Amino acid sequence: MEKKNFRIKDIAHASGVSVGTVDRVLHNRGKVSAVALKKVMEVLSKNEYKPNLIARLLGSNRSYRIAILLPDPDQDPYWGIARLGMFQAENEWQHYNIKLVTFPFEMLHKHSFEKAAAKVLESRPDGVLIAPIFYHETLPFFEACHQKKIPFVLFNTNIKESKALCFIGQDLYQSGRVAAELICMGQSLPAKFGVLHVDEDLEDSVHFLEKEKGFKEYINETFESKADVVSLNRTSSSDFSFKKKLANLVSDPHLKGVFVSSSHGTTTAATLLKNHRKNNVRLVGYDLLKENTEYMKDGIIDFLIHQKPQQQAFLGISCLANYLVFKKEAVHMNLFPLEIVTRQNLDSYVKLSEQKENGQNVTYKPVII
Amino acid sequence: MEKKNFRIKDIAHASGVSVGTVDRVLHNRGKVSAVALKKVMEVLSKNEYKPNLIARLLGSNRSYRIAILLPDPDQDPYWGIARLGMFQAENEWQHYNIKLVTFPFEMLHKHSFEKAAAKVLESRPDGVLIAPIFYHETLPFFEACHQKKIPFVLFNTNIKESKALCFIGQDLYQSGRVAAELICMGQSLPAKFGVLHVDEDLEDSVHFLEKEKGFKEYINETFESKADVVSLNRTSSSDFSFKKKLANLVSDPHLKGVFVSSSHGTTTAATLLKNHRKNNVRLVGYDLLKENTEYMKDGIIDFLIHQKPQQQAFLGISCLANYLVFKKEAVHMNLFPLEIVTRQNLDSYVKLSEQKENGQNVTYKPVII
DNA sequence: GTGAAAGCGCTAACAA
DNA sequence: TTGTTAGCGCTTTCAC
Repeated sequence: MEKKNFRIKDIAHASGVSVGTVDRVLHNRGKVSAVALKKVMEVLSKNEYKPNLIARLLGSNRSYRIAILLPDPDQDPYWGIARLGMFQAENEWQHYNIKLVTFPFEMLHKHSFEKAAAKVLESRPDGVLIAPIFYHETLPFFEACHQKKIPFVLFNTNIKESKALCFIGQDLYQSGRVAAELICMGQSLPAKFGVLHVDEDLEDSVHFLEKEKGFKEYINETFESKADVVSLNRTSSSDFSFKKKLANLVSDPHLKGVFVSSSHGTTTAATLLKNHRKNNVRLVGYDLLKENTEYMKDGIIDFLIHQKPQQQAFLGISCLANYLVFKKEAVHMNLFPLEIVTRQNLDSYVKLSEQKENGQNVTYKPVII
Repeated sequence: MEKKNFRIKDIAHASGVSVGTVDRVLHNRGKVSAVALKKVMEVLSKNEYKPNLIARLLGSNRSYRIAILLPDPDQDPYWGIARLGMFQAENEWQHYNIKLVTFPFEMLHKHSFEKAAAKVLESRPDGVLIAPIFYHETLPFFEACHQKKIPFVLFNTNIKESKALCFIGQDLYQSGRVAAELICMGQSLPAKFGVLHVDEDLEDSVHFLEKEKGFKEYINETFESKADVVSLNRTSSSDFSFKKKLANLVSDPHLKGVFVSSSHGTTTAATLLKNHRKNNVRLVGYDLLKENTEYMKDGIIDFLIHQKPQQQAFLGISCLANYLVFKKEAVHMNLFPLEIVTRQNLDSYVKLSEQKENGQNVTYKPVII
């Protein structure tokens, strides 16, 4: 019953060649005569051979370096959380000799990105995790990676023509629709809604505009274009015209809800709106930043869409690691579900992440949920 | 820089003993003289030793059998989905020599459970995954496991005094509160709500009653006990008194929402209510069964709380496997987040699970999200 | 009690 | 182009 696994040695024996030759065939490392090849292939076609990856790993005693090309985590808590996930992944993969090297760049400066990207190439990594937030500046980097045969995983922003190993993120358009659905539920005309972008570089980032598009389209479908949707964009914390427009929006008696397009923006908006809350004005934003969960408990924020930066980053590293260590191709589009957090399920999310932070749930062999 | 890892061989060398002795110390397999012990301990305290788990695995060429003691998947789709997750886990862990042996029992028959449990013990497994839905009948089984030092993981129903390796499930009380929150959102008095239990053995299962409790308490808090909540319990598909009560409930003009406490019950309820839907009556149920997602798209079901049976089962196996293979203790309470599925985020969930089913996302080394 | 040595299955260097 | 062999780090058996 407990059929012993079919090993390389068995293949060699069955086909009358040596393990060396079998190995060469299995990995087409060349230097195999046609006749030997044929014999081995024949045996291979008759018996199912599953390589023992554990042994493979131990035998080829090599290690891998993954370069991390993401925005500086000090400039935005979102990236800080993502970084947590990466290091967690590094920890999980430590026995497989995976090492991370980080190359942070400044979120709003293309030049800083280009410098970091150049350094990444210079370091000749075995793989790259990258958030390609600057479209034009990223293309030559991808080109270089292809030439050097360095696999890379896209994070957060998808660039389809990049031919990346995979993309990890969410459907942003749909994310906006979810926000709209939550804001509209049980509401009726006349209605006005606001979309807030806080300190984003909208020029360069389709990210936030995609969300807005989904948001608006859902609202128009639901209220047959009879609801008013205004979009406000704060360019800096001293943006005076924004303040005026926001005050204007908040004072509108028909205002039913406000949607903020980023996680840190959600915190800012909640702070600004704290004193203006009216009963039926809903605030929908992103992510379980500490401040956001507190504002939710205080009743300021009604819904948070969870982007799971930590888990996304974890998966990003894992995709690369699986590819490098096990030659395992990843799913090309890895879209995370759009998880909805409310006051009543908030705890079930927060407690979970606390467990993770305590390292209690750190497995030697990580697990997909 | 690339400091080579500190190996058993190094410890042996540094402390002037053989690798055999070091191994005996590390695993206290006894038969070590005080003086040898001291020397090794000294070296160990000065250098951090991280065993190479990969090598360990290859060296000790052993395999593990995990017994699965869950309800027959043919009797309830929930358990069918759970089974999927288990086999997925088995696949992921195949290189670590983990084998699953299933012992299904009938959901409504204690005796069937007892027979299956006896068979499990007889098979002398290395670990057990169990859904202890019959409280009294399970206790002696736990006792036996302790005596035989067989670790077990609780699934779905928690029994605190069992001293299990871990419990995997959700906070049921809070689950009911989430359902109530969703049903109440934007609603106003006068209001009536229904709780439906379909074909459950309420006698034996705190499971469904916990959900109902959370549901009722939230509603009473929200409407200051001025809303009416009725609980209906169908005992069989031919339960006539249930049909009458349900017709009664549905015809009530103040009915604002109905909550169903199980996944298959949600399907049944949706079928029954299909023709009775009124605009502001919300239907909240459980899980992404095919039928449920279709009823959601059709507008019959408004919210589904995702219990993630597949992922829970996957994690259950992984907890055991990690414990057996890596001696890694699990988090004792592994409560899954209470995920809310709506029409707008449904696709982001369904697409994901399709990827998984296609096996595209099957990693050699599974990953926690 | 202890150490030496033979695996585990695969890789990779080297000699033929 | 091939076969042989010495690892990878740990476990486990078996003499001493």
